[in-house]
Amino acid sequence: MKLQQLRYVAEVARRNLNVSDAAEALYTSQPGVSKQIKLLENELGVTIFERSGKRFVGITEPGRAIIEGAERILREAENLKRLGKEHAGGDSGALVLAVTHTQARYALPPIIRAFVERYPKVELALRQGTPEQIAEWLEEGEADIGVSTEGLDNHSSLVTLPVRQWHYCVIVPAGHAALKIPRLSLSALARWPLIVTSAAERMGLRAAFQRQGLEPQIALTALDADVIKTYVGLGLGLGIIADFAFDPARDTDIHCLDAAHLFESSTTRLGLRRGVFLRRFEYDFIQFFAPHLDRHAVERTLQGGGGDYQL
Amino acid sequence: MKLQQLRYVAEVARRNLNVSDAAEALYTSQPGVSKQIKLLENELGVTIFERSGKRFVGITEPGRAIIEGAERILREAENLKRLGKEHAGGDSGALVLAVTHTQARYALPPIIRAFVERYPKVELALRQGTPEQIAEWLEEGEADIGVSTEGLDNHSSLVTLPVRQWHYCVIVPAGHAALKIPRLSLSALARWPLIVTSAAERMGLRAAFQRQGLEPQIALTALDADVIKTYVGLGLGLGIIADFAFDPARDTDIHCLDAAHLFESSTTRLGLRRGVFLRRFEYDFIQFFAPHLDRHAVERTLQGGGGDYQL
DNA sequence: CGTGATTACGTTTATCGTAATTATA
DNA sequence: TATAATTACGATAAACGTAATCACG
Repeated sequence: MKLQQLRYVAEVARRNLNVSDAAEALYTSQPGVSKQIKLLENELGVTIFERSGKRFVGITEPGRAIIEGAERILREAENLKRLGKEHAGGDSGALVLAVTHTQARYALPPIIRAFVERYPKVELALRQGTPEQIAEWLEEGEADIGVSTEGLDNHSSLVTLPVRQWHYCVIVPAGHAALKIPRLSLSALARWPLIVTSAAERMGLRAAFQRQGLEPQIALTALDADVIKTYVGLGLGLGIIADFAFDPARDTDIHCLDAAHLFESSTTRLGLRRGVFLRRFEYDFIQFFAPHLDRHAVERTLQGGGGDYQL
Repeated sequence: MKLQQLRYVAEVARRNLNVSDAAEALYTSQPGVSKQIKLLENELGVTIFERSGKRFVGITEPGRAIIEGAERILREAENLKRLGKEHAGGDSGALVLAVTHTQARYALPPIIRAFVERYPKVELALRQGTPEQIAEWLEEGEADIGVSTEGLDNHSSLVTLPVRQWHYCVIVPAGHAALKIPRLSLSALARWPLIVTSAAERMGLRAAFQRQGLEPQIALTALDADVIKTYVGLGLGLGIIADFAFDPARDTDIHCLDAAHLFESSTTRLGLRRGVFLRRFEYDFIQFFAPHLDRHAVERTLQGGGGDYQL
């Protein structure tokens, strides 16, 4: 049994049983992959892939278990390599962050500024995507640390760590009637067209209205807070965004009203691949972002069976 | 990185940093091991072993982590091989049981009779040893399943499963005065010389006396129940053995008195290496032994983080 | 017939073992 | 000086890539 063979098997399984694709992805020849897989099957005495003639059409039941094991082994091997880099490379290396728009635009800049100052030799890459994409990138090892408010919890191969709680707030154009209301209520909000993110809808914003028998007028569903602010500025309606996405210094044409009493609070979370080895600068990045997440807290969660760390 | 290299590193670490010994154990040459380790260190960019000139004198801090990872990988690889055999070999294979004397002599015979009838092609090996040896054999992969009443719990790499509870009983030669006592007490027992196992002493037998301010007269400390029964038959004293070690059909010269009310009950436990892949016949063996331990219960414990299954 | 896996075969690379060398206790 | 790791080197074997072949849709 060779690590190479396990790599081949795992890659073929990942590429929908297409040996040619797998070979290309692994920068090697198709016959090589084919042969090594056969050798492994021979050694283990088990056919891993169901074949119809010469074509791969499925995974046998023992094959499934073998692929799982192979992936565990490969992850561990990956960890060893990282471990090497950690001790050899010192303060240089690469860090790929997978984050949502709002995090990248509002929450992360000060963190990243501090990080690049501390670790100038680390190549920092920011990958922006939906929570689903972020989870996928983490699972595939294409990103090291994910940041998102939702969508990371339903993946058993990931662990999540709470960074901080935040609330929604309502942004209002200057001179709008809503500014005269002393304490905002849902029924008042329902009177005006609203501009929200699709994420906010998923997070139960619409449900909050409906619990009081109200139906909000959603004028526009945007993907990010910047778009929302733009349209609020144009007078299309009231915006609902995360409180930390309002910048009093820059957003002078609009006002921000507290809405903590109207909607449930949300928690920004970090996502990591379970059991992964983290380099020192990764632990430090996490602690820059969430000071309560020291190395020990993160390690405990990474190793821990199921339960995620609670805020 | 090659599996072979990881094997070499792990073996050298296990053999007190002696490359020559490791090479011999791996049936290969010393220079080969030496070279592969150096290659791995080169690839990872980390020195794993501290050297004084040409001699290995210690393990570096990153080396420790690498060896740990290597061992995890090797265990997983071992699992894949077993997985292959399971599906290829069908009902044949090998099963190494590591057990204490009392288990081998009294608890296991009916189980093993049933097992060999069901799996005649499985090569069954019985290794008898102390609880400490059993734990060690399991950890090293030299035995598949361990059975013991004590000594398996303090090993983090093992999981244990409860098989059944049992009590101590007192065996008495025919015509002995103790037979006339209606209900045995510790103070009565303290009047006669006792013959016990060293295991029973560890399990708190002596402590039970001392809690009542009594000091038992230990005439003889034996290693197994057969020896105890022999000397009880010779009239050297009363014996204290596990209840299931008394065989009314065979042990006609001695009597057995219930002592469940005098000493704490004990629990026979199975020991397994954490996370190991078990073959079908191993699951079946376990269930022959402890019907409540079906495949699911065992799997849950094997994967489970820390907690052992409770009876 | 085109896509895609296997077989055949020559090249290259890496592994292994013996022997010689060097360093330590 | 004995023990133990490294270096050198030749023999062996494994992996790789190209080209040809074969099977399925």
